[in-house]
Amino acid sequence: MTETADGAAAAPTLAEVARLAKVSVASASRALNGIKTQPETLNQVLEAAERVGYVPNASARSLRSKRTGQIAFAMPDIGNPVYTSMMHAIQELARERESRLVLHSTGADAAEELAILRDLRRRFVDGLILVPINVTPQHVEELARAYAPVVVIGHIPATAGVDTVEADSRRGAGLGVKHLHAHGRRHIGFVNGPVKTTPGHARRLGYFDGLRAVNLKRDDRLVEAAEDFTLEAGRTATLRILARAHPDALLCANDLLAVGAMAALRSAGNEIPRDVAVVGMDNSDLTHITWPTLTSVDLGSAERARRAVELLFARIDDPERSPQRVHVAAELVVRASSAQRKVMT
Amino acid sequence: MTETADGAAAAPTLAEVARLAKVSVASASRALNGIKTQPETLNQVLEAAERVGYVPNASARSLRSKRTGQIAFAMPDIGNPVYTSMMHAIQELARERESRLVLHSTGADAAEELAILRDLRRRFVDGLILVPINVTPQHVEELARAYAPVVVIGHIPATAGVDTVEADSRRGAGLGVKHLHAHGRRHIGFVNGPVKTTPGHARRLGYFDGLRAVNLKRDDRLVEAAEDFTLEAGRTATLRILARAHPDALLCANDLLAVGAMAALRSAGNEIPRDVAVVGMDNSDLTHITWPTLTSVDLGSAERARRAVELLFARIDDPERSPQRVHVAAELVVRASSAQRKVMT
DNA sequence: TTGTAAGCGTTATCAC
DNA sequence: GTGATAACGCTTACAA
Repeated sequence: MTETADGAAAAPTLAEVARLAKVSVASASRALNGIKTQPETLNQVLEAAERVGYVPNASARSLRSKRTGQIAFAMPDIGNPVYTSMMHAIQELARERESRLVLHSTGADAAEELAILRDLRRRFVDGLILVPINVTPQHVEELARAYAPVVVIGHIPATAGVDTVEADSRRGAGLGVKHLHAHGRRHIGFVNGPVKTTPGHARRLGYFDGLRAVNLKRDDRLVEAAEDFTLEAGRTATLRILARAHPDALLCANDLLAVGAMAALRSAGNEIPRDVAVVGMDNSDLTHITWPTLTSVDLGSAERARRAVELLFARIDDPERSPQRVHVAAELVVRASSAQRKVMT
Repeated sequence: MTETADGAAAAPTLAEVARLAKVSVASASRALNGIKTQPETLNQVLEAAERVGYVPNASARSLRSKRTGQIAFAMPDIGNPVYTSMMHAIQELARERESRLVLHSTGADAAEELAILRDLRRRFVDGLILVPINVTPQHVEELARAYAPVVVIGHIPATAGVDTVEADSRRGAGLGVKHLHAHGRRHIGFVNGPVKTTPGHARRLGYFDGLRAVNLKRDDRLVEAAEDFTLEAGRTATLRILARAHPDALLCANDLLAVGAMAALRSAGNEIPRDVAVVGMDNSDLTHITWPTLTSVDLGSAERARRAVELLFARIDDPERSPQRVHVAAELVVRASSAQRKVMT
């Protein structure tokens, strides 16, 4: 093993391995890639590779094979634990497939998302998992002509022609309302995120679905849209509701909003869940961290991420397969923040 | 722009651009890379590139130029918000430098960390920022011979010969103890992480420093090491303390442990901070999410990450510079979980 | 099975 | 300044 001045080993090439094993580079390549080789030469190659500590050069390999061994994950906000859990799931499956994970945080900026789609032409990844926050016609267009396979986590028109994994967040929001009603709440408010976003839109519909299902009248004073899906936005949106109405329960469009809502409720002198029950959405790790622990609608974030990875690799392996739309069910996870108020008989 | 069957545009190469601009590939390359070119040919090239939507192939470029435009970040646990905030900071600075971020979660596994160091020989990144959880002699050895520049966030022997960014967590832990003492607490317990880890070791020393500084006697019944730096481990470790002692305050070696401690304290009937005050470390986003909000020692996680990126790029630009050791100061951020108990006069 | 050789798409080194 | 041309390190036809 040759040494450079600073003690770092110089990277041996396949040619060196071949020379040491007294075979051609082609044979060396085949041997190392598990292509049928005479046991004897196989051993020689393996041994030589071992001796010099051979490791294939990623750039050279991908230039030739047109596979980078990398996939990308682009999501709106690293600070939101939902995306962290998706990232976690993706990273694990990617590792199993010997793929590296390239991370992009888009800051919920549509232009940024489009830039990433266009950047695929650099061919630095084999595919992309994208979580768009709101979808423009341009998205659809760029997706349709995307250079590498893309899987979208979220709702997107079928004309985009890409695989998608969707949560049933509309039904999920309905579950939250029904749960609160069943536990004796009759003035159920809704702290939404921006209505223009895909999840904001769907969850709003689900909230109204839920009200209808339990025969509660819609009261717009109980509904507020936060500026984004963050804690602070949830806090101020909740304060706006409290300034004009008296909810005995709040459904929040995600867990971060719910945490903000809890802070606002308490600062207004409410005890949770005695005075106001709170239900979040996403069932993220935050649910264990709040006090009381947070009831939340599980939208299967890790599951969606896993399905997305599977779809992505399937499409990488077979670009011709027809686009799939996978749905992941929503499920309510009850914790302390929505405890029973009075017994229903 | 030629179209393939499925509507995706075929990636145009530099040769095509050159042909359209009626210049050589060499000139085209120079023009696009901002190397001195006659204005006329420059325009022709730029125009041709624009017309076909030329984008350079990342693999080809890195194979030739030996720069990948990627850096890697390897940390123990995606689930810990400290690392999320580091990731966030790194991603932003990397983007400014037009570098992509490759993510590795090591699961606090030393073997995994070593594997990543060796993997650098694949040359898929220009450098690595590593957060090791505990450092073996093998780490030092592998770091010394690492193929690409590595910056370590954490403490590591100088013989490793790499740039490091260190938090002053020993002093930070001391700050926590002094704060609690100043607010009237006299039975200050310590929920540590594993003592074998670098942070676990340093924070333990800092805790004892703090006790000495305020003339409190060391009481080992008040000290417990959790199995790892997680919420659940913090909860059970705290329960062990409560089974044998009556602390009126707990310093916790990170925020996740503190959240676990709060849960344990409450399940044992304690009110926070009235009965027991709690101080965490890291000053992560969790501090805003707990109730009451969590006093925490800020160890400058984002700042450390930024410094690490700067060091990394500086070394990539000049591999010969001598290794730097950067220190980031600790600072206490007081919130509700450690409110004044009695007035000291 | 194995070796020869042709690229993959760039950038860098030359002469001109 | 520009144009041939030689790498970069690897995979993969194609021949042998």
